[in-house]
Amino acid sequence: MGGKIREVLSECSLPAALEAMGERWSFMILRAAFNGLHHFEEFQSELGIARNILANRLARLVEHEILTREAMPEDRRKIEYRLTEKGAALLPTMVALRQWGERWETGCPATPVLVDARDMRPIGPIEVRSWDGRALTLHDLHWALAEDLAVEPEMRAAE
Amino acid sequence: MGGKIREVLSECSLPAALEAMGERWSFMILRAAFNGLHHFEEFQSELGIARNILANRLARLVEHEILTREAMPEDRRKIEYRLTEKGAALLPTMVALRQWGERWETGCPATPVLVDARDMRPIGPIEVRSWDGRALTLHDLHWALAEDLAVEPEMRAAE
DNA sequence: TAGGTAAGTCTCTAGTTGCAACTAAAAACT
DNA sequence: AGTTTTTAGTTGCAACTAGAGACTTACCTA
Repeated sequence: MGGKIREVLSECSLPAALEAMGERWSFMILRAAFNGLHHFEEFQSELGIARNILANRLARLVEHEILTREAMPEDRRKIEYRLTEKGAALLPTMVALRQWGERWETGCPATPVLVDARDMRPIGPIEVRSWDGRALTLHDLHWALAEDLAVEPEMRAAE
Repeated sequence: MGGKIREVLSECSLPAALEAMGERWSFMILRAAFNGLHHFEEFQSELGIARNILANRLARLVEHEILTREAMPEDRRKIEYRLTEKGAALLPTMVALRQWGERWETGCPATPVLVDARDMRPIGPIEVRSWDGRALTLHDLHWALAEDLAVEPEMRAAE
């Protein structure tokens, strides 16, 4: 069984995700975008990244449809970079990585804090959960081949 | 306010997390470790990574206490790499990234599938949630400075 | 039209990646 | 005991990538 698992490891979607987001500055640029930065010079002065690398990474993120690139109508020198739906979908990943850094590297809550706008209270920890919302640890989990699944997930979800 | 946010962006723990996990192969090695690989040659043949890079990355992960490195007692050539608690804590991040890749890059569920061992059903999507478990989207969120928080979170949590 | 600004591009240096061949040490065979 | 195999690396070298900073191009403002 362990052998079978090993044979199919390379079919995982992780390499595909890393193709888009695996470069050194990609997550930092993405976080800046989440924080409301939209222009080249903003990213550059905020992150302190070399201009050529920034240009290259922005182009790459646009190519992967994580950001859109659009010239502003009132000043056509200005290019606005905006998160797409696909880019916004990286929020849980980014928050998970940030929370891990807080807990295990810096040891203290990062600024700015991400809060629920409704009550201005900090969000909870990102966790792996079962289909019905129970939090799961590594010990509760199994790596299964498609043919070993208990049921078709969509059928049960519709119950 | 947006200006103030910008000034403190660099204090985020994301750079610290990326220091440990930002290298090209780090997540792939980590995923292999989550899948039960423990030895140099296993990582090498599974991932197809160059030997010098693998040696360097493993050393780096050990240095950051994400993996432990220990010679096996019955065959002291064999070095066993194992996830630490800190390493295991990267599971939500890795799963989030993988799920994103499934949804937005490959378009199909990856093999092997991560399931709840209790019922062998696939885990749910990784989401950002409020302190009391409501799922939040980007529109429900705010980036707040520490001084803008509604209450001390521990005090409310104890209610 | 002069001057400034936004978003790059170019150049050159320094560091990183990857392949292949080599080494070191422990175990296994003969 | 000596040779071979296995495991986990290291070394040397070519190709690629990152980084600092000057330069360019298009556009806006006075």
